[in-house]
Amino acid sequence: MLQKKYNKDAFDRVDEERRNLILEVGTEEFSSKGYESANINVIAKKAGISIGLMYKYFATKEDLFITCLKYGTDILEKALYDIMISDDKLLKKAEKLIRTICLHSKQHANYIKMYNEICAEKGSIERIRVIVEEIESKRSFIYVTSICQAMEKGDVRADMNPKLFALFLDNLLTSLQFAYTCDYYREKFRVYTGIDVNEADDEQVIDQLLRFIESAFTLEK
Amino acid sequence: MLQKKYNKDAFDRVDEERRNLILEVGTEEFSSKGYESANINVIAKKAGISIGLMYKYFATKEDLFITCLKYGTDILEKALYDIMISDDKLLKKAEKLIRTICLHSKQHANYIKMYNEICAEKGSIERIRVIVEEIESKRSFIYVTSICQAMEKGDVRADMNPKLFALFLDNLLTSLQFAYTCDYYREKFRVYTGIDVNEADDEQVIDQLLRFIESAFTLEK
Amino acid sequence: MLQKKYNKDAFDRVDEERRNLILEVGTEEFSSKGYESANINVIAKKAGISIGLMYKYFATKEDLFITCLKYGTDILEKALYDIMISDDKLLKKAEKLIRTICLHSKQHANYIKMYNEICAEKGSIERIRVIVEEIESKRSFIYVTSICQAMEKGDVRADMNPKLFALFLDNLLTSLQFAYTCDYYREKFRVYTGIDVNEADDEQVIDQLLRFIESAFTLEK
Amino acid sequence: MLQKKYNKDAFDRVDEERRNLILEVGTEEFSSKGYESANINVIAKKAGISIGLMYKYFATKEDLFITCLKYGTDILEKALYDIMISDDKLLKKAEKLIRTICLHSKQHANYIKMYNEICAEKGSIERIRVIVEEIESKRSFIYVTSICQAMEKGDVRADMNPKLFALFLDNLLTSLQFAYTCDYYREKFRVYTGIDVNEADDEQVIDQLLRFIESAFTLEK
DNA sequence: GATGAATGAGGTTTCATTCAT
DNA sequence: GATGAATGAAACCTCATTCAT
Repeated sequence: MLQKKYNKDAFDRVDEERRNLILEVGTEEFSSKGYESANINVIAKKAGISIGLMYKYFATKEDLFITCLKYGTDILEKALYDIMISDDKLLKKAEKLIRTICLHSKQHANYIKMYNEICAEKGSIERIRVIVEEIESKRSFIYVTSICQAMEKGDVRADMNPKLFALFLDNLLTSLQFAYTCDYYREKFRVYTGIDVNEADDEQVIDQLLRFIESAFTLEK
Repeated sequence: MLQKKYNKDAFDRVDEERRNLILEVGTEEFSSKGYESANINVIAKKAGISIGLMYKYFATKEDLFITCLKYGTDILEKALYDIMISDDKLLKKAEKLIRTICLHSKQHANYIKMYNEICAEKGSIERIRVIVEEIESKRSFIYVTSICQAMEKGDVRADMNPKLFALFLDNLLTSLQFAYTCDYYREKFRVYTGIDVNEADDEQVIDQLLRFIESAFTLEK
Repeated sequence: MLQKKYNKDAFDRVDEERRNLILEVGTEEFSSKGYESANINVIAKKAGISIGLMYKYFATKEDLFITCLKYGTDILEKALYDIMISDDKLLKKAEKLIRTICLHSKQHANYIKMYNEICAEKGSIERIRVIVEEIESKRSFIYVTSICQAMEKGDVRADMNPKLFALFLDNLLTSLQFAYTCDYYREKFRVYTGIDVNEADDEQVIDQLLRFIESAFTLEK
Repeated sequence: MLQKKYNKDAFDRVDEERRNLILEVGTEEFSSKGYESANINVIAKKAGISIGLMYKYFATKEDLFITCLKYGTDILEKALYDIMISDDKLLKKAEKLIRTICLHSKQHANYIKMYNEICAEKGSIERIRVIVEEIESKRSFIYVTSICQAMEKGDVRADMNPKLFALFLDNLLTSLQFAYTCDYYREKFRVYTGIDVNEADDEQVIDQLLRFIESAFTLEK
């Protein structure tokens, strides 16, 4: 919870417009080229600041990357949070969740791509641990909490481990996000379904995924 | 279907011991460092051959990568195929599938890591399309076929799109593979469940995932 | 006419001393080793700058080469231009031309060698076209214009195609330049004349070439 | 005169078909790529022999190059020789010469390109001296001899140095050869004349060059 | 705070030549 | 005579980071 900061103090003092510009340009570069191939000098130039100033704001390329990643994550996190604290039943929440994710994926494709990038990170385990904590803890918390509440109310099956089911749920949603935004997953979607996800009938995809999840969470006798 | 070759002919003529050594060393390097950071001079040296010879075997770093990736994929593909053509019911197959994947993930962790790496590939769409076709087409085929057969027999729900359900199933299995092998996913597993996947009770994980899938595929009235 | 730039902006901002040094060192390396065998790391080192900075100035080895070439060409071009716009008769101009070229060849031998190098260029036709345009267009223009003026005045024969005669003239002058500077042509000069061009009586060479050209351009009845 | 051999004895024992094939393939590779960029392993493969055998025939890449060059030169040399020993007057010879060169340039473009390549050679002066001797001596001899004979007969001007005039003549002819075959010279021809040499009216070019030469060699009072 | 010139290690790829068979 | 596997030095180019101004 004690979210760390990955930028230097100077970056906090920068006016919002420039701050957002830097993060957006960074996100664009990282998401299109990948972490290793992204060029921090290019990011600085595109953002209209000097490379020297960039290093006044961020200690390393990696810190810039993580800050960009968090910037994008926060937006979705907020939307998910609003859904999960509502009074809806779990399955209603799931539907809203899926719809929100579809929408968000299209609007903020670059953030999803960055998230996809970090999912393949090869670094020190300590560093990864910190990042995962940063990115996943809030989301996992709202999932698990919602499921537990539903269990208590008897809305969903009783024989499940809510943590594992939360993870399975997230895996499905994340994979869907990737299908909407990342090249490999989009092509995989095409291989499985025969159609391009961008030309697919969103409602059908949502409907099917909802049936899948609904049944998985429900156990009728 | 007519799978392309990514190595030069000279590599086919190499004796098996050396061939396997090169692919294993390559897999080790790619899976631990990631594609960009992997160093083919290092791979050549560790495999005990000159860099010049390496380039007699593979035209580019990328070709070496894909050949390593395919080498690992083929092993699992074969195992999955054997399961799916059996006479078992779909849910029995699913169980075997999960168990096989758990086992394979532990035995061939490096190949899973390479697959994870390619899932975040940022390259030309043409190249990605070729790789996805290479890696996913056979697997998707056996999933979809098995599901369709089960539908015809009335073993599973009738209101599903088998292609989408196959994709959802694969997403769950792939995510599990990653949890067993890739740093980010392992840490994510820990954030969600509170335990390290390597110290987790495999049986419980399998059991829970099976319940999730079983219910998703079944629709009792 | 609107001559392209082959260096990056950063090179324009460099102080003149360094700029000239880089071009001179580059010219020396290219003219002595040839384009392919020239080593830009060596050029950078000899010019006292890092290789990284070299690439801040020039995008590629080729751009450095062309910039060096143009640097040398401009000097001679200027001298030729001054001669050709004078009021002298064509044959007087020719004499001045030959003398200037002899002098220039000795003073700027390395640039002639680079020009000789580019004359054997094997590259994409588009690239060659651009370079030829760059190097030859001004020179051809002043030759053709001078010849046409002389024709109008009746100073020279009327039955010639001025463009072709300009080319023939340039071929003779260029060959002479090469004889003064390039190994193959110098040795060829020796094979034909029995003497080394550097030990030859310049006045005799000039005198003979002038007679050759003079007669070629004149048609007495 | 004592022509050196640049191939090993083994190459002399090879049957003619293979010998010619090797030289033709080599010529093609050298003329299209240039000496440095040509790849001797590729030449061997295209000629259908092993690289090992190639080195049984030629000690170095350079020896192969020179052997190819001589192979092509011999053909033209023979044709020129036949012209120059004829009874024709010098100017008639010159016309035949130009026509032969035009024809030869089109039929054996690759050899001209190789000759063009060697004209920009950067090597040890000793080596270049040997090559020049090899290539130029016979040609210069027949030029000079023909001119001297014409002088004795009073067919041409008496105030010329026959050796220098022979060189000037050769320079003009060589430049024409290059215009017909080498990219830089062809583009230069276009810049000077406005037309592509391949679409030019050959007769006009020949006619003009002949007038140029004719006048240069003649001195009417 | 802001600049951007400068660094230089490091990585992929090429290819002439050798030599064991 | 013939093969072709094997070598490894060398070259172009990139880019994260520093630091003097």
